Amino acid sequence: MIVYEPCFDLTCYQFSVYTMLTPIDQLTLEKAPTFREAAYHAIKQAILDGLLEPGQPLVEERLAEMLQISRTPVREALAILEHEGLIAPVYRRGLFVCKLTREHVIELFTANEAVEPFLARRAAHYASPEQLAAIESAIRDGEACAERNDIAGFLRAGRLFHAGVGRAAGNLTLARFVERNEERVDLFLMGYRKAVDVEMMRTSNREHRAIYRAIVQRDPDAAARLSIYHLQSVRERFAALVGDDDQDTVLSLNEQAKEPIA
Amino acid sequence: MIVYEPCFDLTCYQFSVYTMLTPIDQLTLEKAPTFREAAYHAIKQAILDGLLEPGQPLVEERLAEMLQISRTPVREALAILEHEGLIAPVYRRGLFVCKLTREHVIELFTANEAVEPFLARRAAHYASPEQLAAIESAIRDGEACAERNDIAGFLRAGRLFHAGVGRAAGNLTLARFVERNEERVDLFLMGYRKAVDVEMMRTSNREHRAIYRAIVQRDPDAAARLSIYHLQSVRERFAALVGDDDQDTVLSLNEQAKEPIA
DNA sequence: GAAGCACGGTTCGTATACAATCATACCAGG
DNA sequence: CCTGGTATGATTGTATACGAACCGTGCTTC
Repeated sequence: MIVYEPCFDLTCYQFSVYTMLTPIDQLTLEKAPTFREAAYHAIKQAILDGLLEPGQPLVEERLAEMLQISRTPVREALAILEHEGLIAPVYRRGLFVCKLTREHVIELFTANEAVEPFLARRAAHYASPEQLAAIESAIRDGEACAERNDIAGFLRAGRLFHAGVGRAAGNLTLARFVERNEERVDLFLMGYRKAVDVEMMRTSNREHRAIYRAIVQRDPDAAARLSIYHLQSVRERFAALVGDDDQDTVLSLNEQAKEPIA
Repeated sequence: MIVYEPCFDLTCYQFSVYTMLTPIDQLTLEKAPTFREAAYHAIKQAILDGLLEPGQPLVEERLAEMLQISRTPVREALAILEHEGLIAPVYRRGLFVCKLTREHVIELFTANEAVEPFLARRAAHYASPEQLAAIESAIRDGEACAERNDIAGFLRAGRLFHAGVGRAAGNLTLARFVERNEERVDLFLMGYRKAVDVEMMRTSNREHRAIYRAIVQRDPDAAARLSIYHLQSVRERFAALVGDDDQDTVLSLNEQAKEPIA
């Protein structure tokens, strides 16, 4: 039995959106109170929490009745999740939670390595007190989850940490890119959640905290350096988890470490 | 009670799609022949070709009757375009083509600057002959469009060029990220298409060709360097086009109300 | 003349209905 | 027992229907 509480509080939305038609990046906080949005978040969360496992089929009508809505908004939510690469369609046969391969994850790592040090550096420049608080809150959350061996919670906190750094860097385009990549990596990692031990999570949390300290101390170089270190460390843990046969690290992180132009 | 028979034996199916539910990135070539896909591409193209201008409302029923289909697949296509940041919703009032601001474009530039040199470098390493041919074809297309002053075609060729380099770099995640950013930049630039002159396009094409030459000559350093130079050059042209003064383009919805659809 | 209000038309958000297609089970034949 | 065909149920892809919200217009009222 899947728990899926259809309890969406759709009442508390205010719109101040009329004045300018900004792209979606800027509207994420005040989304429209549609069933589509609710379904999108509910299904995504179910996937990332491991309730829906890779390879599992997503039957529209089941999802609809779980969420107590009709198929129409569910389909629209699924279309977006498909576009994000969390679920994959097979024509006339349905949608399935993506089974990412090791190669996909390595590609995602590479993508993040191209971006995250840059974001960490900028976060050290620009982070506001509220953003710092959000980042630290995510770290604490991750630490708590690690201690009670809550893998899904730990991964979620990690996403929040990286999202916090990204938002603090002041480039929503890049931040959201990293967030989506993290989601897909975590989708993969959830398949290995039985093999994750507490020490792995603790190590990751320590690295997060180190990055956070550098950001708090307004030390961009240290933040970028620690971010690179963290990414290398993540790769090593990934190899230990998945097996490192033919683990070709094609890219040199050093190339990426340089600060992109502006 | 959720049934969800997850255990459909994936191994016994001969369809390659079944065996591995890869993310959408890898399936772009064999997309499902749905009306949704058709609508998605048609509407996107209409936006990027300037048929639907920024700020213009997108009435679902009009689009549906234009495409000779019902509203359902149109809505799903629009949901994706919204997620990509090309169109923006106003709750209960409809969707509008995004009016990006100068700041948005600068953010997109920054994002691309973090990624494109990396892709150019990798393309110089890994590009296959077919990929090289695709890149050169895009360049030639862009040159032809420039000479006949076809701005939309020129921008489209530019997107194809950058997409070609991205694909050749062998990281679809990053490549698609850049492609989507380019689309949004071009959406903005189409608003200034009257101010684009042939010389600007020629310059851009020359820079594209320089990057291409470096890739062909398998010179990663030169490719990355020329990519950085190109991005700086694009920024300068952008400043010349848009103006350095801070003309904030906040618009009210009333100003938005142009003629619906095209 | 300006402000407020009612009303109708338009469009969205959602639900439901229908048809095409796929999977599975069953049956017949070898 | 195995193979192949067919029927039936399930699920998708698409179309249509319907209620609710919003905008504009015209009237009323001050």
